[in-house]
Amino acid sequence: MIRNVTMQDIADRLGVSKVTVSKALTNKDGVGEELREKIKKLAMEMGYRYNSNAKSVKAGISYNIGVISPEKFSGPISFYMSFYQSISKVLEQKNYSAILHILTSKDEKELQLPRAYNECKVDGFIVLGQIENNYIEILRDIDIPIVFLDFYDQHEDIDSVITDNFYGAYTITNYLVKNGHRDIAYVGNIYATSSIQDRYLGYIKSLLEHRIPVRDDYIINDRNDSGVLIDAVLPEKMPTAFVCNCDQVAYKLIGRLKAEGYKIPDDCSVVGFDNDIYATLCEPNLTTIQVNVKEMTRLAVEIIIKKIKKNQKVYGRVPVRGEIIFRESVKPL
Amino acid sequence: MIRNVTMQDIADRLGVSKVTVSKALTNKDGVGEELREKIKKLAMEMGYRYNSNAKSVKAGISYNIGVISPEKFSGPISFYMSFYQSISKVLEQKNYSAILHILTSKDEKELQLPRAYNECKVDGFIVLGQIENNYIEILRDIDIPIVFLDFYDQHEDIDSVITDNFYGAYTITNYLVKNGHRDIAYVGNIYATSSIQDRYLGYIKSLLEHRIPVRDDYIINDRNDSGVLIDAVLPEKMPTAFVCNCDQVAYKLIGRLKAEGYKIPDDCSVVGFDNDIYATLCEPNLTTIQVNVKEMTRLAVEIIIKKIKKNQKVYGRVPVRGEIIFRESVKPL
DNA sequence: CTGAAAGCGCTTACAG
DNA sequence: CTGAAAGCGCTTACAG
Repeated sequence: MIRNVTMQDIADRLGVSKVTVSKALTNKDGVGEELREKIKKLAMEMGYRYNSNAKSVKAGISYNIGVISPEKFSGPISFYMSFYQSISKVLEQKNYSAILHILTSKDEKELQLPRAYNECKVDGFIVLGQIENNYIEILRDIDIPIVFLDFYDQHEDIDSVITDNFYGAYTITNYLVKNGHRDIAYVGNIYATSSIQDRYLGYIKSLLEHRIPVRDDYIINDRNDSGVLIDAVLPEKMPTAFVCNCDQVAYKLIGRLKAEGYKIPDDCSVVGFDNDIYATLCEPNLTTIQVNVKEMTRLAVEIIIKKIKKNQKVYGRVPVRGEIIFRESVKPL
Repeated sequence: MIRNVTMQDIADRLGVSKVTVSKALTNKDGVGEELREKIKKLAMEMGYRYNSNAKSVKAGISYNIGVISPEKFSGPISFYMSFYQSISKVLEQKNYSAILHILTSKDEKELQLPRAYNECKVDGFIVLGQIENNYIEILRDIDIPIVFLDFYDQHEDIDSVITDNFYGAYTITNYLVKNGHRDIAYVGNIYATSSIQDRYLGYIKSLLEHRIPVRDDYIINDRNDSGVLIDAVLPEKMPTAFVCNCDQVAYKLIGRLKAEGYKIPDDCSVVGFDNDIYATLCEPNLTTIQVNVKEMTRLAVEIIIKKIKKNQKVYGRVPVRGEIIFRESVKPL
């Protein structure tokens, strides 16, 4: 491979200094317009490529952001990959690049920091998906900016961008009430994750606001404590609507209800959360809450870049509201 | 943020030169064992992080690989994201990092090269998913190594790692024949993509080998030329088995067959390809071909790194065989 | 085994 | 508007 052309090469050909070339190519003051154009034109012709590594050495900034995502959330249908893609696009617009670091369970246990950190390859980290507490601790001790995406933890000083689970479940339950439902069950293990818990609380708030009594037998478990989905135990007195903590569980529930002879939504309405592939695989298609991936990543990127630029403000937990996607799984009573 | 500690800082504290520190930390010859250990220990204590940017400037190597994936293949359930994750993991082991570049349709049309290239941020590109011919042309003209992953094109001089579609369809059709099937249809628009076409040819080879006549009405179209799935036209005389070009189409077909009163696999056997989410969403679960993502990415990475190290050999098309995943959608006759 | 010198490609003051 | 000098943090010869 031939040596790349450098600013010096351009300078030599034009009989000017590399300082002038640098100014011209990076659009800084201190070059005549005419000369600038001449330099840019020649750079093109010579196939010049800017060496961002050289800049990084001087500036101490790599213009890369690391995205740490725990291995356990990876896989071909990983919800988080759409986040990552979105991050990559948004960073691109800001002239940053995204380096994905899949955190293996081993490294997570052994508190091994990403190589990208040890080699100064990134200026900050976006952590995509819940990681273990000990790992959070070592990330906090590190001297580069961090933002959590789609989860948070009790430390007030760590910034995070999250889905407004509470509000989402609240609005979709309100929607059911508005459609005449009063016997509404919630499907989800309310101790399993903070998402499920927060969604549950949004559901409860809606019931409270509408003076609908909360029934214990309407809180239906969907998974064991290891997160493995289990068959739901349906209540004796069937509700007219189910608020499921996610689309996959709604999908599963509908299969079950159909098998028992219920027509959806004629006999029971069902709503989900996430608007993922299960929402449209379902027959009927699910009314659900769409997580606003675009807005969430936009915010996460904005925050991390501000922090890199030494804006040491604490943003805390930033909730992003999703929106209801109306489909065919709800029947007005 | 405080200035990072450098090799010079360590050298000063120990009263040695930074050259010695460099040798010690990068495990090169030319330092006494004792001194080396002392240096390493102090580096740890001082929280030293190696600055790979500085090395990159000297070496002219970034230790980053760009992964170009066309926007049209992105999305939350993108098959390609599992490839990307795997690439990221494999590169990690080789001390490289992966930078994802989602190629927008606009940039693809306008032949805009990735910024990572223009800024010397990557040493090579893995192209993940079919891109337009004109774009292939400009990538060829570039002076950095390129490998195509999961597709190929007519240029013999471009290396690519692909699924052995032909062989996969051949083996799964053989499996049907071995189970007593002779009336076997193929479902797929054989002009739509080279994958569908190659899988079709594997199916044909199996029929030929077993002296089973090829029937025109057993080639069933599944999509229009824009790739939008359409309802299949079932042949007058129903086959006993269907080889579908992908799991999604198998999933769709099974829904259709069930709706018409057929029992699967009792009345008809159905097989798919890909082993993606549709394979297990299906009732019954699909017998299908699993693409060997791990092996494919391992090879792609191996090839690109060899090429970066100036090993200018041409590898050409490297096919990787998948394996049959046996499930419940096939009945022996 | 150890290190002074020069260099990678760029940028940042500063002087003219 | 233009550029000589010094520097970013490392490595590569080479000399001792």
